[in-house]
Amino acid sequence: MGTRGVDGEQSKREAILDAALSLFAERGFHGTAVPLVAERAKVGAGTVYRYFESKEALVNALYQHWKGEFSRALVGDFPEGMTARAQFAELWRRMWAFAKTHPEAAVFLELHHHQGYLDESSLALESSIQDTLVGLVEALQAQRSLKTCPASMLIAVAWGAFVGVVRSGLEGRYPLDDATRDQAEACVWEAIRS
Amino acid sequence: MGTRGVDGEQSKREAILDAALSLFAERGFHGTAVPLVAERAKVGAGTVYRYFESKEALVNALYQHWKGEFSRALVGDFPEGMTARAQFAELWRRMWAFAKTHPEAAVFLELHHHQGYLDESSLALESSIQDTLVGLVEALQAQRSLKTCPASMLIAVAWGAFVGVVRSGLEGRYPLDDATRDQAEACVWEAIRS
DNA sequence: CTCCGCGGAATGAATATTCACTCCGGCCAT
DNA sequence: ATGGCCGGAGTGAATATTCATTCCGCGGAG
Repeated sequence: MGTRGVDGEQSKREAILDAALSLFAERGFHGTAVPLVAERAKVGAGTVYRYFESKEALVNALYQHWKGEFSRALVGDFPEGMTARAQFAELWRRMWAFAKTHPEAAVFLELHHHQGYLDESSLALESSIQDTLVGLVEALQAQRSLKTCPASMLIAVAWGAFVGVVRSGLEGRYPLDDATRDQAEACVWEAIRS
Repeated sequence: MGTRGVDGEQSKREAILDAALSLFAERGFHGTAVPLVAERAKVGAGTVYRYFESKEALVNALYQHWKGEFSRALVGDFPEGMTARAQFAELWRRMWAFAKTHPEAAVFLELHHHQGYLDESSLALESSIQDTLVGLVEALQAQRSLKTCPASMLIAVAWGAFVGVVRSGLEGRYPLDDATRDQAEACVWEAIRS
């Protein structure tokens, strides 16, 4: 198995994933033709099928890759012994940093309805992230730092607000800078604090 | 020009819009074949094109219809002289009622990325609703009832949280009942109040 | 009152296009 | 040389759109 050109071994697979990310983010799964993905990735249409069994397998690989990245960026190596306030600030900063660094991934993951083509293991990944967050929130509720609503409702409020703020920013209504980030964070903390 | 059968004059047009709403909500625009819309509407495939120039014209008519309905439900005939707190409560109740009454419309309007096929007048409608809300928010900010963030950011926070709460509810994490509605409303008010 | 034939809405099979996916000849690293 | 990765034209299915035909209610002639 030779490495062709200057690229690393898996460069085509990654080129395909990159191309698919930007096209799926922009036009959605059904709105994107496989040959277009191949063209943007600068590979032949057939090559896509060397790396992915089908278009559906491709979108699931993409989804799992970026959900995993996001999950790691969010809760990986999370510092211990902080106040609830500081924990939320840290989570918010991480979410924001992820959206700034990977805006296409953020759009792909959060601004599209994936129901209908996600497979079991994509859904399981989604669930496991949700469970992690519920655990985090319930711990903070136990110490009376957060409102005593259902944990998944607090998550929905905070996460929904985050997505809303980022979406409006991407639509150009305000800059997605640190000032906006901190203002929004302050608002959302008020929403969930006890 | 006779009315055929028991239906009113525009019943086919409405049947097509209804069918398209439920299919687009469920599967998205690109994921829905026109003949499927026709089948669900119980009309011939060609009939769709008697009422709409193209699939794109259909989705724009649908979008404008329901954005208009939503806008009217939200700010139409809005009572005057209420406190900021009461105004927000009223808006929230109206949003909630709309989502409960027309869940498919809510999913279609808010849970799908429409960029790419919306025409100028759909986008203009969207803008005008945003402007109305900005006016409302700025009035409340002028009386120091809301935080002094950019109005569009407060809207994004509240609206995003609303969408998040409804989405999680539709996914079955909690019931979309009045208790949930009021808990979420209380959270989001804290996010935006001064 | 009855019946015929007209107008146009409705139809759905046909068409032209697009798409997901396949396959085989060539080409590069070895 | 040569063996396996690639490319991209090819393939059959699906999709948006069209159009020749059907169908129906009405209005006028008898």
